[in-house]
Amino acid sequence: MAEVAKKVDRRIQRTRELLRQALMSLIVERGYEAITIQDITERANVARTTFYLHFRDKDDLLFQTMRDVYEEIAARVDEHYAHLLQQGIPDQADASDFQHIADFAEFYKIMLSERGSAAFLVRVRSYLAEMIQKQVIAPIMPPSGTPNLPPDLVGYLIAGMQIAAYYWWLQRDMQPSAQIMAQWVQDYCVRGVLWALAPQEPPKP
Amino acid sequence: MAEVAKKVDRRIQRTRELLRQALMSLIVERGYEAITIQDITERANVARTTFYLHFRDKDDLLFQTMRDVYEEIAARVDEHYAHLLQQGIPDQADASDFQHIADFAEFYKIMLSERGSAAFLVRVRSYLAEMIQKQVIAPIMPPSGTPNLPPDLVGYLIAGMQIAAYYWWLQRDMQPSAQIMAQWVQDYCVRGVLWALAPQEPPKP
DNA sequence: TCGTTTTTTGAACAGTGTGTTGTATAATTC
DNA sequence: GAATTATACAACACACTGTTCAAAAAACGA
Repeated sequence: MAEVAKKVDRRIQRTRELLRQALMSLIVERGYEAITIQDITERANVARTTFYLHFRDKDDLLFQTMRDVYEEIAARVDEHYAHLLQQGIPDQADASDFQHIADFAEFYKIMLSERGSAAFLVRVRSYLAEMIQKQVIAPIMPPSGTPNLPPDLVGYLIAGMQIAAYYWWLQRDMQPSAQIMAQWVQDYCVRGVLWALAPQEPPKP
Repeated sequence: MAEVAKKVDRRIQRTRELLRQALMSLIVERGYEAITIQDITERANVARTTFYLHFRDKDDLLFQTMRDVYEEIAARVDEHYAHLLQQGIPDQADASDFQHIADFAEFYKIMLSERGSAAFLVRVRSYLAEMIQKQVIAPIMPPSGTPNLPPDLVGYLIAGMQIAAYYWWLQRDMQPSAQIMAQWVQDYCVRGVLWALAPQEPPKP
């Protein structure tokens, strides 16, 4: 698998990387919607025609970049959760998501704000919802009985909550620490999610 | 108050209303970002120059329109909550927000999706968070002691959850009913929010 | 290293939307 | 009905898009 992917032309790698970096830096400076393809190619020192040889439009560049980033994150998270599943709900909350937000704080501060992109916001939330459902909800689902709420709805509720928390945190210049934020949000979530996934009580006679 | 506002030229009212309606119908058809000012003025049968006499840009038109809508909603909600505060948390959840979403389902189905507007999403969430904090959280705050979580963070968490719920609901063509959705979300919320707002336990000796 | 393949460049193009300027026309108000 | 005010229409310079093409440059593989 890793051997087949060796055949990417250096120029292609270089061009795409330059465009990615240009996009990132411009997002921080001007906000996503305000950026033009001209801006990006100028900043990257690449002919505008070249852009269209690699990406369909601005969104395409953004989403291809994000896909790479999130594939790497997903791998890490998978591994992280692998040895957490045995102990049920850990007492120490997993702060790797808040840590990731902190690592790209300038980027997310824009992209999760009014100056970001609706498509980005909605996609990240859907992605998060799916991850949460697979890695958090599914493992703690009771083996039988109908839950009070549809599990995929719960995934969306938590994802919406998470993203709101990221926004709130970034607006306050990341106070308090990622660890505390993660603990706060998890504590709040768990007290809802356990009930939500518990089997329905039979109707009163 | 209501008498002073009587002096608005009919032509102005008519033009603005036409532009508002044009925007709304075009959002449903093409998504927000895809719309141009030309599109709007064409649909409204108004000269393009006239648009700039009333609004700065597309966002300005959207937000002025939304402001009017939400002012009306806020008035209704204020009144609704006025006679709910005595009984603490009602056993019947307030579904007026889901009902409002249903009334403008076509509009929100676009505007809360990838084809909507980031500024709209973030503003609506902030607006919701503020409303929730004032009308839901503040009344049930214990009179003394520090809560486990900052109340404004809790407002954002719930607002993010609400909007995620609207999105989930609209994607599923509003199944189940608004009443059930409201009950689900409230039940999920309350089991977190009560803990979040309870006074902190003193540290272990 | 050399010849081949592939990518990048730069110029040019038509097309579309923007935001602003005038002046003329139409509607509304008092 | 006269004065005021909003709208219409045409025109403008400007910016960005998405595409084509031939020439130049870079990377590849043997």
